[in-house]
Amino acid sequence: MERKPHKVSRWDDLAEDWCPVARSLSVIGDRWTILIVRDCFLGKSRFEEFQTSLGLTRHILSSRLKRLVELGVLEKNPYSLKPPRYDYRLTEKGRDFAPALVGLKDWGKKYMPIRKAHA
Amino acid sequence: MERKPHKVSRWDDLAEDWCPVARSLSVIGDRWTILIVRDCFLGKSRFEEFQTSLGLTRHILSSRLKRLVELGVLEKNPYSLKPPRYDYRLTEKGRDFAPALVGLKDWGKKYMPIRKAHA
DNA sequence: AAGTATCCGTTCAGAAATGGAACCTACACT
DNA sequence: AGTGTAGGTTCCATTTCTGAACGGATACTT
Repeated sequence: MERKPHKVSRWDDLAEDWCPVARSLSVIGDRWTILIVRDCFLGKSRFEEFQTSLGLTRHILSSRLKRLVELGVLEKNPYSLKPPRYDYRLTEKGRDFAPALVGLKDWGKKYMPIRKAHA
Repeated sequence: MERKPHKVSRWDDLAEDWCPVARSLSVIGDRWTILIVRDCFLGKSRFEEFQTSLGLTRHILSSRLKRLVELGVLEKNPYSLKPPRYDYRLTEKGRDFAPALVGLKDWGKKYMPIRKAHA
């Protein structure tokens, strides 16, 4: 009898956390997801664009996009039917993530200056 | 002579990224790190407090705290010498992370309401 | 002084997530 | 038929995380 496996993953638990920061992280708490959302803000919308921009594996990109769509941060629209092609666009929920992104941007700008990557 | 192993990890690469958001993520881009910082804002400062509050393994907590100290987000201060005890407190760099945290909080509050965790 | 508790970690094996690279589908172009 | 492009999926080795136990150092109790 497979009843719920105790703790599937601490990740999902976060979605129910009392703290709204934790709940946010249950959505965008891994390294790639925020960067995908950032790319969306920068106008990117296609699988290949994200893959090229971020250099993550297609596998992971695929699962992250799927998750973002499920959670209502992005929506997947067909922009071509003949060769089935889709793009991913921010929903309102996604666009409203802007302030958080700006917070991260400002902090990075101030405290994480670019070093000339080694000699 | 193994000079740098090609790609240690895509994580570290982020620290050199042109985008400040990515550079921020190279510091606080994993699920636990932001929560540790949040706990600091909530007044927590000791190993046990973080561990109890977050429920992450001591191993990971230990490595995250070490990393946050190295990166200058937290500082480790002895508050007792006899039994060597330390607490972790936000530096200015850490405190300045507040706006980003607020961004995440607001977003979570608005878009990730708590559901009564199933029956 | 022995026993128990507290705090702060470290070590280890198994589980889960990730990275790299190849493969597949569908269509368009030539 | 062959080549190119977009969007994924599959497979396996490597990395990271979890869970649980173990350890050192001191304090509290008896």
